[in-house]
Formats: sequence, C-alpha cells, structure tokens
Amino acid sequence: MQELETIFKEAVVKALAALYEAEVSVESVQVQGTRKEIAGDLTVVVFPFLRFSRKGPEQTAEEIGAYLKENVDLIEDFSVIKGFLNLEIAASHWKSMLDYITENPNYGFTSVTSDSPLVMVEYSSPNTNKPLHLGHIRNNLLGWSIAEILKATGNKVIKTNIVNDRGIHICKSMLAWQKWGEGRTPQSSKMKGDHLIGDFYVKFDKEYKKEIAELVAKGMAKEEAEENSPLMQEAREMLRKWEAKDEDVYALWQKMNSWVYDGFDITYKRLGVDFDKIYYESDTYLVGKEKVLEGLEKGMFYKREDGSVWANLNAEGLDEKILLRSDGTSVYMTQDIGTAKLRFDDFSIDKMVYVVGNEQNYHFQVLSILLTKLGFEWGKDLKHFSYGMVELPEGKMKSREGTVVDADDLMDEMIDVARSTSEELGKLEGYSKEEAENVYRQVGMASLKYFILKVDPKKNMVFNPKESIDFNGNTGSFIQYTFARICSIIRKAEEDGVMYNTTVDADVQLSSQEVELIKSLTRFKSIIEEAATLYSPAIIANYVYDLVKDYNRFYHDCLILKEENESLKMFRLKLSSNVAQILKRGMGLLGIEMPKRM
RNA sequence: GGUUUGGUAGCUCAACUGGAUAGAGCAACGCCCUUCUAAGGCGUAGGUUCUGGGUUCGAAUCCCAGCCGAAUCACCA
Repeated sequence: MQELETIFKEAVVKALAALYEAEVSVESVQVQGTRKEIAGDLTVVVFPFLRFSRKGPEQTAEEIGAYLKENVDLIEDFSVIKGFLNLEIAASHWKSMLDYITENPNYGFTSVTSDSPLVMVEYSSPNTNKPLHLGHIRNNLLGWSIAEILKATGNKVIKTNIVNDRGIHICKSMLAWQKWGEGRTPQSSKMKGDHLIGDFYVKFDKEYKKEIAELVAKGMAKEEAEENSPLMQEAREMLRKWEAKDEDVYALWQKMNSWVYDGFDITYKRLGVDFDKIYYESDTYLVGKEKVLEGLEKGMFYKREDGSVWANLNAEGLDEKILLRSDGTSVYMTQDIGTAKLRFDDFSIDKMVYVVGNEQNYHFQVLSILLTKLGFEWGKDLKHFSYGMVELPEGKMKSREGTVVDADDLMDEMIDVARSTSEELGKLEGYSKEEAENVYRQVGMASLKYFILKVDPKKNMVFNPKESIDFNGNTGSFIQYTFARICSIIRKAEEDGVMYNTTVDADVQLSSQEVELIKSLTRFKSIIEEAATLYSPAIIANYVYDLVKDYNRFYHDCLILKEENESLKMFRLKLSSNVAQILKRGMGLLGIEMPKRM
C-alpha cells in the first residue's frame, strides 16, 4: 500500500514537469491534510512553484489542479483558496481503505524479521536506597512505551535496567539501619522493603544534618564539619569495607537490597513495566575501572598528583571530567562505561537508547565522547532519550522537604478515585468483585499513564497533587470510555447475529464525519513512525485523543444499531469496530489497558 | 559566569516541524438523557504566542538582541 501523500507528491512533480518544464524533487512538494472546515482531503501548497509558473498563486493552483484531476484517478475534484490547492478524494477510496484496515489487523505495525536491527533500551535505573517516585514513573512509562513503539516500527528490542545498587548512598541507609533499625524487617514492620530502606536513608540525612549543626555550633567551619562528620566517615568506611568484600557488610548489603528489590518488583508490576535483562552496578563498575585504566595507559586520560584520573575534553569544547577518585574508587561515569562494554559483549546491539532525564544531558554528551575515545565505534551513535522533569506547582520535588510524590501512593490514589467514581455511576452491574476491581485498576492506571505520556517528553511538566488527575476531558479514562461504548454496541450487534465485517457496500453514502474517521484510521501507520523517529509517545496519545473526539461526535450524531438502512448500519458497525481496534492498539503502545465495560 | 533548554487562554497541554482564521481539556456560564453507556455531545467567554528587531508570499515555529525560569558545569549517583 503506497502512502496517499507520496502518490500525490509524485503526481505534482509530473504536473510541474508537464506544465512548466520544471524539475523538482518529491521531497520538496508540500502535501498536507486539508483543514477540517474546508472541503477537500489533501492540500498542496503551491507558493513554492510560483517561480516556475511565473503566474499568480490562484492561477498556478488552478492549472496544477486541472492537471491532477485529469491524470490521477483518485482525485474527484479540487478547489483553490489563495495558494492552497485542495484535492478531494473519491469516496470509494476511503471505503476500500476501511476494507484494507479490517483485513489487516496489524495495520500500522511493521513486523520484525531476523534482519531487523537490535535496539537496546535502558530505562528505570533506580537507586536501591529509596522507593520510586513520580519522576521514576515518567521514566518507566516513557521507557516501556518507546520500547513498544520501536518494536512496532520493526526493531528487535531488549529492555534493560541498570540498578545502582552500590555506592555511598546505599551505605548511608545501611548504616542508619544498623544504628537505629533495631532489627526491623519488611515483615516485622509490615512495610514494602523499598519504603523501609527509604526511611532509613532519610534518617541518616537527618542525623547527619544534626551532627553538622552541632559541630558548627562548636565553632567548626561548615565545610570542615562536613568533612569530619563521624557519621559520614563511618559511611565511607563502610563503602571501603564493601569494596573489600567484608563479609558482614556484604551480607547486610545483600539482605537490604533484596528487600528493596521485592518492593520494586511490586511497583514495576503495577506500573506494567518489565525488563529482558537487568544489570547491576556492582557487577559493572570494575569493568569500567579496567577500561579507564586501560585508557590511562594509552595516554587518553591523565593522572593528577593526588592519584585521581581525569579526561580532558577541552578539544571537544567541554571541561575536564573525573573518572576515578584519588582513592581509586569509581564514579558514576566509570560504571556507565563498564555497563556499556558488558552490554555490547552480551548482545550484538545496533543501537543503544538511554532513557534518562535531561538533567544528565551533559553526562551523556561526555559518555558518548569517552566511549568513542575508548574505541567503541558505537559510542557516537548512542541515543540519549532525554526527558523533562516532573515539577510541582511550587517547583522541584524535594525529598528532604517531603514533597516527593510516591509512586505507590499515587497509584493507590488513582485507583481509589476510579473506584468511587465508578461505584457512583454504577455501570458494572453483573460484574464480580474481582472483575470490577480489575476495571478500577485499569481506569485509575490509564488516567495516570495518559496524564504522563500525553505530554511531549522533552518538556518539563507540572503535576499538582492537590488536584487529583482528571477522569474527564483529555484523559485516559475518556478514551477508555469511548472504547467501552463501542464494545457495548458491538456486543449487542453480535448478540443479534449481525455480520458487519463485510466489504463496504458501494451504495453507502459516506458523511463527512465518516470520511474524517476513516482518514484518521489510515494515519495510524505514519503516526507510529513519527512517534518512533521523534521518540515521543505523546504523538500517539494526542492522535488517539483526536480520534476519540471525532468518534464521539459521530456517535452522538449518527444512529448505529438503530439505523434502518442495513448496508449503512453494517458500515457504521464496521467503522466503529475498527476505531475500537485502533484505539486499543494505540493505547497498547502506551501500556494502557482498555476495559470492555466501565 | 560558560553551556544546554524552555516561555502559547486563569490552570494543564496541542499546533502535521515555515502554511490558511493559533486549537483541546480543566475551571466559569448556558443548553442536550422516554434513542446504541451523560466518564458523553453542543454553545458562550477567554490570546499582543515574554518583549523588540530581522529573514519572506507567509513566523508561535528560523536568525539577532533583551527579560524571566529550569538544568548542568562536583572526588553525589
């Protein structure tokens, strides 16, 4: 199936050659969807051709229009407004498009073959010292969704996670637990492990601050106090012991991390995200260290007097970057180098995508350069899928001020609101308690996921915890609701034994609303492709919303089951069923489930 | 301060990457359920697209200058 736009662009090229002996490339022809208020389906912008025609815009458009109408079967008629040539496409074309989409239930998706490129998508990448929050939710949803979108555009995808399971921050919660934990476990305290550990991380920070304040009160300078804080020194000592694989520290580390993982697993499962391969920083940081030392030997990096290792990136227009601390321990960058090496050893990756917040743009710029320097030819091609922060109305979320929106809490809240809304409306009669709960979960999660994913990933976004996320308007549940209404109609049609998925009858007269809907359905493929090239699930979210709005108007204005004209009724059922399918598959790319009733 | 990035209705977001009269939702105010799910539909009101220049048939979009915000430039991850 060749794209309609391409066909028209080529036709315009021919028209220009025939009319004005002009040679233009297919790409330079602008064809766009006609504005809704104006008659027509596709519009050619003729301004760029005036230099060939040497005539006014109207006349040029008329001439090209006449040529196209004459030479392209699909074109029924045309009209000219200013420099815009609006082309009207034959209704039969739209009918056959609907038939085509019905017969190809995978319409829009490109299938994966053995030659398809292998893309690895890294996302989530949590620290094991605190539970996941709203920022992580955005990361996880974007990562999972972009992986699905890449699959849908014909890539093999491996979803991966790098768990930051070691480092001073982990030691802080371990130390706090040792000191003040009194042997508490997730079981004994009836808490998710990640929340339990998070509390001790906060506890450490509190005690540390207290210590500093006391030292400063005794007359010590703040910086000196931070350096000499006994707590911090203990934490550092613990990190050294950990690196030396001290038995007790290691055992404690393993125990506490396993608590956190149990907690994360629950959160991931509720979010509906998963991974094909998980890497742990504790396994990769030494590999990175090795590569850095190798680079040092080859003279790519240099050592300072205190023993720390640095890369000088002045030639690339950047600063100097530390790669190993003076005590020989590794930093963030070191482990990313190691992880990259392990991954490319494990898989024959064609493209590596990192889903990481835009606060780390600099980090990935540097990583790309360093990997290239170290001889990884794919270094320069790595893709940093950089997304914006989630902010509160008053600014950044701050864990210290307790303004962090916890992922588990937020999901609970969304599902609670979905439950009470649904119970009020009382539309789930006949459903068992489990079935109903499942719908509440689907609706609550849909509103949350859609709220996050409908926003352009590049942009920062605002979340106001005081106003709960909407269930009306441009929301996930609105889209689900439309889907449920279609399902209800289809259910009834099937109960009556109506066979609607037959070829559209030639006698059926399409209304402009119906043509709009079919047009929207045909755009699905190019929408997915655009979402993939721009790394933007938001494009799919906004497309689905537009489709739903159009459908609701149609649903309101037109009879479907009660339509008396049989072939028109069949057509409308078929159209509705296709809209539902595209909705379901589009939302599927966003990880949003679609209930048949709600 | 350097670099990167953003500024669109009261609020949250769109705008097919330079196209026609800048669109949705929320909030406000009117309508529409004895018709297929009203978590819906229709309407009213709301805009100097931060400001000022420039580029051209045409600018929210590109360029320059300024104002405001964010991120980053760490022996934190």
